Amino acid sequence: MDAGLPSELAGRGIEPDCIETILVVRDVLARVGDKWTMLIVTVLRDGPMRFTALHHAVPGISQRMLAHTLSALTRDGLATRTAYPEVPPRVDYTLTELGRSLASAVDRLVGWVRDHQDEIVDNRRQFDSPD
Amino acid sequence: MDAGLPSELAGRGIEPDCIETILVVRDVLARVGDKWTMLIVTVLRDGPMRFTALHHAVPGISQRMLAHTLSALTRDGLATRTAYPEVPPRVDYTLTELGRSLASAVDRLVGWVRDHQDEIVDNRRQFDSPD
DNA sequence: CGGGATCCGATTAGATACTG
DNA sequence: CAGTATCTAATCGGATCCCG
Repeated sequence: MDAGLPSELAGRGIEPDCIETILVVRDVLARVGDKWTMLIVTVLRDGPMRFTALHHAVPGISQRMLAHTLSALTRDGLATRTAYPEVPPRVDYTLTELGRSLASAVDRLVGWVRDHQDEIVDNRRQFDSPD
Repeated sequence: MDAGLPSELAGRGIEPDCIETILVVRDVLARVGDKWTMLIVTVLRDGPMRFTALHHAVPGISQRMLAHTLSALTRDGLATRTAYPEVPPRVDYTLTELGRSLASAVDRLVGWVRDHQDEIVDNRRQFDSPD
C-alpha cells in the first residue's frame, strides 16, 4: 500500500511500531475521508439496510463505488454483510460495534467542522480573491 | 469540486444549508485524510518551520506535494505563510489557532485508531485469508 | 437483486527541470 | 531557498455489460 515511507522512516531509527501506527492512522483517515464512506455510514447508523436501499439512500453513488466502499467497510470489520440464500438474492449491511464506535469518534470531528465551516469558507474566499 | 451531488440532493427537498455542510465536512475530512496533511500538521505543532526544514522532517514527501499541501493549509486558514524579504529567501509556516484546534479534534480520532488498530488489522487478515 | 469484470476519462502525485 | 512548470505513471471513479 505504501512501500516508500516505511523504508525511509526505518533508516532513521524510528520504532517499527510507530511506523505501523502512522500507516494505519493515515489509512483509516483516508477511508473516512473518502467520497462516500461517511455518507454510507451515516445512513447505516439508522439500522441494517440492503444494497439497493443504500443505493437509493445515497444519491449520486454508482453501483461500483457502493460495492467497493461496502466491501472495504466489511473488510475492516466496520460493517457486516449478511446474504440470505433466497432468489432473488437479498443482502443486508449492518454497522458493527466497531463501526458505531468509529462513527461517534468521527462525529466529534464533524462537530468541529460544523462549528468552523464558516470560518474556513471565509478564509478560502479571502485567499482566492485576487485583491 | 462536486457538481453532481448538490443538484441530486437539491431535487429531494433537502435544505441547501445541509448540503453545504455535507460538502464542507467531506472536504475537510478529505484534507486531513490525505497522504501528507497529518504528518505536516504534526510536525508544525512543535512550532514554526521553514519549507526546507519541513521537507526534511517529513520523509518521502516531494517538493511539489509539500508546496501543494502547505498552500491548501494556508488557504483554509489552518496555517500561515510568512515570507521574509531576504536573499536567499526564507519562509516560515506556522499553525494558526484554527489549525491547532483542528489538530486536537483530529487527535481524538487518532486516539481511536491507535486503540483499535490491532482489531482492524486483524479483521483485514481474516477477510483476506483465503479460507 | 447484488454484485464482478471491463473500459475509459479524470484526477493525483512523483520525478525532473527551471526560476526569482 | 522556495517554490512553479511540465511530463508521466498510477490510481480513482463512472458507465456499461454480464452473470448467479
